[in-house]
Amino acid sequence: MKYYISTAIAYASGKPHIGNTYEIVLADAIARFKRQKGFDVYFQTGTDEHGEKVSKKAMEAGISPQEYVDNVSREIKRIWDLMNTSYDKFVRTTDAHHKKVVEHIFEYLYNKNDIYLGSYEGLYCTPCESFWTESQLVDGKCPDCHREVQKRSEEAYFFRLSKYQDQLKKYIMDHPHFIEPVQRKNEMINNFIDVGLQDLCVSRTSFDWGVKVPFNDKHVVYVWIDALSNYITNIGYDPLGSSEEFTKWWPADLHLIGKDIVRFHTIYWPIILMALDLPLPKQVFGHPWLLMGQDKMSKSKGNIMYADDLVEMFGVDAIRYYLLSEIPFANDGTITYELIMERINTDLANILGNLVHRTISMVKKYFDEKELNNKKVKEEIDNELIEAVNDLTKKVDQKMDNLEIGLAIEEIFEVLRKCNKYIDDTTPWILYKNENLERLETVMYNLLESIRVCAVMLQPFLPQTSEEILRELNTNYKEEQFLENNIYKVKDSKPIFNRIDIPKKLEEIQKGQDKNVLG
RNA sequence: CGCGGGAUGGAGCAGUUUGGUAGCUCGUCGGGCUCAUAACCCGAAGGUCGGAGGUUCAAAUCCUUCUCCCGCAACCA
Repeated sequence: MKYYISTAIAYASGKPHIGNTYEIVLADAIARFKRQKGFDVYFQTGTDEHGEKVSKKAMEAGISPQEYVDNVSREIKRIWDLMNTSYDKFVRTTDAHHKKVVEHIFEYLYNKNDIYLGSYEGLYCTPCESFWTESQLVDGKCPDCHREVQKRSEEAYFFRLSKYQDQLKKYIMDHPHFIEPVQRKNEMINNFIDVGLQDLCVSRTSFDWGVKVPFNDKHVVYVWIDALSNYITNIGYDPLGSSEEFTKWWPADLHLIGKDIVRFHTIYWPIILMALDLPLPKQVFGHPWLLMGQDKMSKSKGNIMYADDLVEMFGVDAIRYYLLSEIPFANDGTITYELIMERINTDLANILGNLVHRTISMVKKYFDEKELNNKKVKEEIDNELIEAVNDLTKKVDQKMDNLEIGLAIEEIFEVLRKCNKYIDDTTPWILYKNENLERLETVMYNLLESIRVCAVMLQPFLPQTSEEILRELNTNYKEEQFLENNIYKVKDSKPIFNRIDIPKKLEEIQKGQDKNVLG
């Protein structure tokens, strides 16, 4: 079974903040999970590098657009790698092959008469060199410089969205899970499809950083066809003849995107695919946003967090954990330094890290280097733990099927909590004092084996931590069930996550930020 | 009346579809334990579920209305 998952390609106009980075981590967790389940996974991400904003930024920086996007793309890739994400391919819209296929697609749609030459009419602000829509105006004036705008028209190519409108609506209605979460679907149908789609402007003459329209080099292909088609150009699609690879992977199983670009992925993109006679992706999930306290992160508000800073402060898996576990499925989530540290302390240091450490320490202390077997001196209380461990796969699978990653992780931590309770209930130190060694060995075995299963289950979410725990347990078994006949010979244990002194750390962060502002 | 989502103990959230003693995690307070990272386990306090009105034997949950917050409102990636 194949599984094709993609993130949106990140716009290469600047460094992505933690909110942008959230998406690649989500996708990575899903991709790793699917691989663990035995799927043949293809996970694609990358950068969208054309457009006016990029060429302006490059000009400001005094370098060529290509140089500019090379730098930004490298930086984005560095951050994706820092987050330990397991993408199979990092694509760029400036790749020669991508550009060539975009030309083919544009020409194919033009020859099919789905694209035609018309004129774009809009409200233009001459000093700002930009078009605005009626609704973007502030008091009828340019929202940037507050000057008068003029009606102006510009030659442009248009794509006949309206032609496919009914076909698209039918598809969306017939496939209830095509657009998730469901609120997003309602927005699209009520706001766009039912009011009637306008034809889409798919070329520009006002800038030239992009793919040239092959039969009219006054025009560059505008973002829609250029960026969205990355999902097929990079797996071997070509209207003039696709590769075998393409038929293997397409249609995508999941496009994971931000909720702000749902429209592009559930209206424009499906219609482009219909025009190309290609099947539609199975699902488009518009994930929520991370809010910094109550506010949207933005440069102008100065409330941006960057993934690389956070990883340096807290470690990759701590940040992955926060993003994956704490952000709700459908609604926007909150991120603050305090909340991150609270999660690290209570979940990672106390419940997980301390459990592993106290368990292994006891084994070392009570049995030293001896090989540990399951003596099977069972008591009623053991069954509860073992059942919880054995039910875990099923529960996690259920949550993951709905992409409820946070709830899946919660299930694992529920079992880790049970392990902590099991220690209190069985009081190994008393068994040791009473020289009840057979029972003690059984208890310790149950704990080690339960921790092993949890560590295996954590792999998609906290890959590094998972590996570290398995190394401490000194085991290679990857079964997701409680094994009765495993053997343990544990190594030394070091705490995996250290508790953070929150007030102290907050002060440090504050100092660092002040320094940055001054510097 | 543009469309949609949200408002639940100090914080972050679940519960609303299929009305019936308000739940989870954190924090706070008290107790227990000592293997462990002031950790782990148990218990308690704390909410008239944004406001008002209605339906009902019974509403966080259904209806009406109001207030506040957020996303979208089409070419901005």
